[in-house]
Amino acid sequence: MSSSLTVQCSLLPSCALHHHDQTPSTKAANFAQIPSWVSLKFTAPSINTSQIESGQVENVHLVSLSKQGKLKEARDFLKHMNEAGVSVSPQSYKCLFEKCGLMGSLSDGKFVHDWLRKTIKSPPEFLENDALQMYCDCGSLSDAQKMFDEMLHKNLVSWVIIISAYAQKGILKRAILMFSHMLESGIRPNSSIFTSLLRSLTEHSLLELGKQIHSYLIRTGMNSNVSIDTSIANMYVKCGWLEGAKLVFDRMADKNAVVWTGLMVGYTEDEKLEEVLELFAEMVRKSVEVDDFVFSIILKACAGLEDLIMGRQIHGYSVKLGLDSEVSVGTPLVDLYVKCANFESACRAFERIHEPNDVSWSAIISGYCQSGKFEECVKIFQSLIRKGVTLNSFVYTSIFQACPAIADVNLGTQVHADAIKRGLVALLHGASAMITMYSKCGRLDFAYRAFESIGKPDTVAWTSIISGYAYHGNASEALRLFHRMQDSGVRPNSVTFIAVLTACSHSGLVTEGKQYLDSMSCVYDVEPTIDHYDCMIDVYSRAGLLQEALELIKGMPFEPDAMSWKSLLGGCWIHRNLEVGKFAAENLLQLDPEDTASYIIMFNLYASSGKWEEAAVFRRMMAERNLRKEIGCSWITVKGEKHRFIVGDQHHPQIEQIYSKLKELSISFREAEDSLLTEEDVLNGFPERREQLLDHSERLAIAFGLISTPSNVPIVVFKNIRACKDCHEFAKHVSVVTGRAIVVRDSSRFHHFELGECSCRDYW
DNA sequence: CTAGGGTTAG
Repeated sequence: MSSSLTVQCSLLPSCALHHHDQTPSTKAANFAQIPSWVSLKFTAPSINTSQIESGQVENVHLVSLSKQGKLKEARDFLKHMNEAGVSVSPQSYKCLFEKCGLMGSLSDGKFVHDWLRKTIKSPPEFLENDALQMYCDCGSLSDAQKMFDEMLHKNLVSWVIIISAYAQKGILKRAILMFSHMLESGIRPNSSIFTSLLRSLTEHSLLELGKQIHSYLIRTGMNSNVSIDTSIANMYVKCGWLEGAKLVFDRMADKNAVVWTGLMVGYTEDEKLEEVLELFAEMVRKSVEVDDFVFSIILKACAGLEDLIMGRQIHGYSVKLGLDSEVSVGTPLVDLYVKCANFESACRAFERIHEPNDVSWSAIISGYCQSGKFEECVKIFQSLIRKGVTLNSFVYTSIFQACPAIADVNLGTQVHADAIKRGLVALLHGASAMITMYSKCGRLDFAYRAFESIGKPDTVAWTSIISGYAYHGNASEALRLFHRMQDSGVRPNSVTFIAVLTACSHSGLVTEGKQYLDSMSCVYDVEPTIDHYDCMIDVYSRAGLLQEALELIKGMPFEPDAMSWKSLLGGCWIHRNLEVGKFAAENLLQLDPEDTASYIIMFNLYASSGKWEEAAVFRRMMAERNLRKEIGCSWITVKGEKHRFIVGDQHHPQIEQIYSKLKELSISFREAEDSLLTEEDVLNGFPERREQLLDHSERLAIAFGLISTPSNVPIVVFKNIRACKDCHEFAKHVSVVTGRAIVVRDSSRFHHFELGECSCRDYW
C-alpha cells in the first residue's frame, strides 16, 4: 500500500480531469481508493516520508473528494486539515472551485472562497480568477460582479472571465460596456484575450457582439494573425454565419488545419455534407497537413451521407498516416460503419483503437443496438459497469432502446437506477428514451412518472409520452396530452403528428384524424409527409371507410408507398372486403414482395369467402418465396427468468400443468368457427390440418403465467408477432373467468385485457 | 483555437 500511495501522489500535479466527465475517470478511481480516514498526521513508518511533502497526502485526498463531487465531505475535510495545521495547496483550491462551478453548487463554492480568504492573506491571482470563474459557472453574476469589483489585482484573465460570462448569459450590453471599461482602465488587450472572448460567443444572438469585436480588431490592426483570424472564423461558424466565416477564411494567407476543421464543422451543421467532402479534397490538393481532428469531421460527413465508398478511402488514408488507432479517428470510423450498416467493419475499427474512451464505447454499443444485437449490447454494458469503465449519458440511451427490444423491464429499471446514481438521468435525450422504454416494457404508469419528473419536457419528450398512450390504446389521454403540450408552449413536430394520428386510428376517430392532418401545415407549420398520409389511410381503413382511403391514396400529393397499401389491406381484412383487398395486395406485392402481410391476408380473405383454390395460390407463393423470417413466439418473465414458448411447445418442464390449465380454461370457450390462417401458423410452418388453437404460444405463456404468479399481479406476455384474433378472444375470456388482468404486447402495440374487454377495442 | 457517440414513429 505504501508504494502505491507514493505513486498516486506523484500523479497529482499532472492529473487533469476531463471537464465534460460527470463521473470519476479511471485514474480518479485510484484516488477514490484512499479511505476517508486517511491520517492527517501522517507518520506511518513504512512510508518514505522524505519523498512526500507535508500535507501532500491530505491534499491528494481533498482533490479526490472534490473530483468525485463529494463537496460536503470536502468541506468537512477542509476543517479537519485546518485543525491539524495542514495547509491547503493552491492546486486543491483550484480543483474545488472547478468542481463547484461544474456542479453549479454556489453555496459550496462560497464556502470554499470564504475559506480561502480566511486562511490565506493574499491568495495568488490565478486562484482569485478561479473563484471568479466559479461564480460565473454557478450562474451568479451578481456574486461574480461583486467579487470582481473588490478584486485588487484584476488582470487580463479576470476581465475575460467576467466579459465572457456576460456574453454567454446574453447580457450583451453589459459585456460590451465591460469591454470598454477594460480598455479605459489601461489594460492592453493581447491576442489571447480576443481568442478567449471570441470562444465564448457560441450562439446566433451573440453574432452582433462578434462583429463588433471583429471590427475593433480590424481597426487596431490586430487581425491578419493566424490564431486571431481562426478564432474569428470559428466564432462566425458557431454564431451561425457561415458566409462570414467563409469570407474570413478566404482572406487568410496562412490557413492551418484548425480553421479548415472549423469551417467543415460549419458546413456539417448546415447539413451541407457534400461541401465538406469538397473542402477535404481541396485540403489534400493543397497539401495542408491533416490531423486527427480533420479525420473526425470528414468521417462524420461520410457517415451522414452514408457514403461507404468515400468513407473507406478516407479510412485507408488515415491508416497510411497511422492515425486510425487514435480515439479521435477510430471512434468516428466506428460510427461511420454503424451508420452504413456494416457492423463487422465497425467492430474491426473499434478493436484497432488503442485506448477506447467513453465516446468510443457509446459508439460501438449504439452499433450493437442499431444492428439488432440487443442481448450482446446489454451484456457489454453490464461488463463495462462491472469493470468500472467510465461511461456517459449517451450509452444509457442505447441501453434504454435495447430494453424494450428484449422486453426486460427489470433490466430497464436497474439501468434507470444506475443512471440516477451517476447523475446522468436528467439529460433530456436519455429521459425520452427512458419514457419509451417504460411504455414499451408495459409500464405506462412508470413512463408517465418518468415524464413528470422532467422539469421542462421538450418536443421529443412530449412525443414519447403521447406515443406511449397511443401505443397502449388510450387515445383520449394521448390527445389530451397533445393539447397540454401546446398549452405549455412546446411545438409539435412531424413525429408528434404520427403519434397523434396513430392514436386516432386506434380509436376510430376519423373526423379528428382528418382535422389534425389538414391543420398540420397551416396551424402548426409542420409539412405533412407520406407517413402522415399513410396514418390517415390507416384511420379510414380501420374505420371501414375503404373508399375514402382509396380516394386519399389517389388524391394525396405523394406516390403511395408500401405502407399506404398495407394500411388499406389491413382495413380490407378487418372489414372483409375482397375486391379492394385484391387491388391493395397487387400493389403491395409489387412494392414489397417480401412482406408476408399480403400473402396471409389474401389467403384469409379468399378462405373466408370459401374460395379455397385462390387462397391456396397465396399459400404456395409464400412457400416458394421462402418467406419465413423468424419464428413466432411468446414469452413471460417470472421471478426474473424468461420463459419462452413456440406453437405446440412441449419443452417446458411444467408443460403438463400448462396444458391441463389450458384445457380447463377452454371448457367454457368456443373457438371461432371459420378457423383461419394466422401469422403464427405461417411463421412456424404451414399446418396441413387446422386443429384447435389451444397450443398457440400466446396461450401457453398466459397459462404458465396463471399457474406461476400470484393472483394479484397482472400477467404480462410479450410476443414477437401480431396477436391472432382467436388468441385475442381467448385472452378476453381468460380475463373474465379468472378475474386476472392480462397484458399482451404484440409486434405492434399493447393489449390490456380486463373483465372480458381489451383496451384496443378490437382495433389492431 | 478545431473533433467523434444519442432521443420521439408506423
